[in-house]
Amino acid sequence: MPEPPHSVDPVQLGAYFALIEVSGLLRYAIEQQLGEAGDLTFVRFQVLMRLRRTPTGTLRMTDLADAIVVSRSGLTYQVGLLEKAGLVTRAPSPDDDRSVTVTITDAGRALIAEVLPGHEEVVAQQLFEPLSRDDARTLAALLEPVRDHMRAAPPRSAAARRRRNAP
Amino acid sequence: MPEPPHSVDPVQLGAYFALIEVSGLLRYAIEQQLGEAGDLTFVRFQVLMRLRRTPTGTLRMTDLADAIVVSRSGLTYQVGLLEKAGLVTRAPSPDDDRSVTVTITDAGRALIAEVLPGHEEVVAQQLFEPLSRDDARTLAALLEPVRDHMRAAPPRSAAARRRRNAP
DNA sequence: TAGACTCGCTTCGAATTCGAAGCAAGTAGG
DNA sequence: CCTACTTGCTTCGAATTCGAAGCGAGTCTA
Repeated sequence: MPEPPHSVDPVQLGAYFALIEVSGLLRYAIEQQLGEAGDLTFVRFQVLMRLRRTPTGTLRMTDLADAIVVSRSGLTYQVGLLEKAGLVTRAPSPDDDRSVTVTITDAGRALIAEVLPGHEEVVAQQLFEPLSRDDARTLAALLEPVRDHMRAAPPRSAAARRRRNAP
Repeated sequence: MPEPPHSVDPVQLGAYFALIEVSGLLRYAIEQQLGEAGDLTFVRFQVLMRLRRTPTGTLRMTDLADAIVVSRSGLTYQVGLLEKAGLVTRAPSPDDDRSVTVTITDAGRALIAEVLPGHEEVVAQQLFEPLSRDDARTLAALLEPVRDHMRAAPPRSAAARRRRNAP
């Protein structure tokens, strides 16, 4: 029987599968380390990391959800936990009464500082052990444009709503 | 204050973040397509794809769990659903009465054939649109060794148990 | 400024995920 | 053969995830 034409060739398929496997395995290893080191999940860790990167340590809920690629309701849940643990603060935005801003606390920063070395250790060993410095540069140069390309599509959290009342 | 030494340099960090973001965004896009096209999740799709690749269409539960990077109990749940839907079959292994083998059915193959074109479309557009053919080759050449390196560590499903009754 | 829409977030219920514990089968040492 | 350990899978409860629905605030247009 005639094979249907493929829009993905074997080389691409290999890259795609490897990407999925690597990210799955990496995520698993990371999750283990974070759990042992500081009772964190990867999602909560990512929330804190993202906040820590901004000048004020603050981000809106929606931007946070888009950044770490999680549903809005999922983020509400996780930020609730982080707030209860005293690692972040929630406050209404001064600009827009609809928005909620999340801010990392000193305790949050301290926790990150505590787990980060171990985290980097895992990433270095699992992901970068088989890669040279140049390989890492190449990998970044390949994946960053892909990320930007994917981000250019309507952002994740808005996609569902946008599809409903379609254009 | 003195910065602690980092085991991950900025370039590596960029590659790492891009990898996480890309895999998250890609997975989301895939999940959308599979849901619309055939009421499949990515996990169930992966199960069927893995089975389809083997000569007999059969794999043991444990091997399947390791392959798609999911917990054993999670796989039990998903295979249960697939079996109920008639897409796979479960049978005790002839070699080892402890093992359960999972086999893809004709219906399973048919479903994959039905959703695969759309799936490849998504992967082509989301992941490979910004990458040349050579880029794809490079990406595979980078990630496949990483995958093999990660797989060389004790396989995921055995990790917990192995840690309990330590080395 | 009223009406209609959009936007940001939370709440809700359902589905999925994990790890711990349990059970049955296999294996090794004495 | 018996005991102890390992292995493969499932069951269970708890945690996490999502999308749909709801609510209040903002925006645009006639």
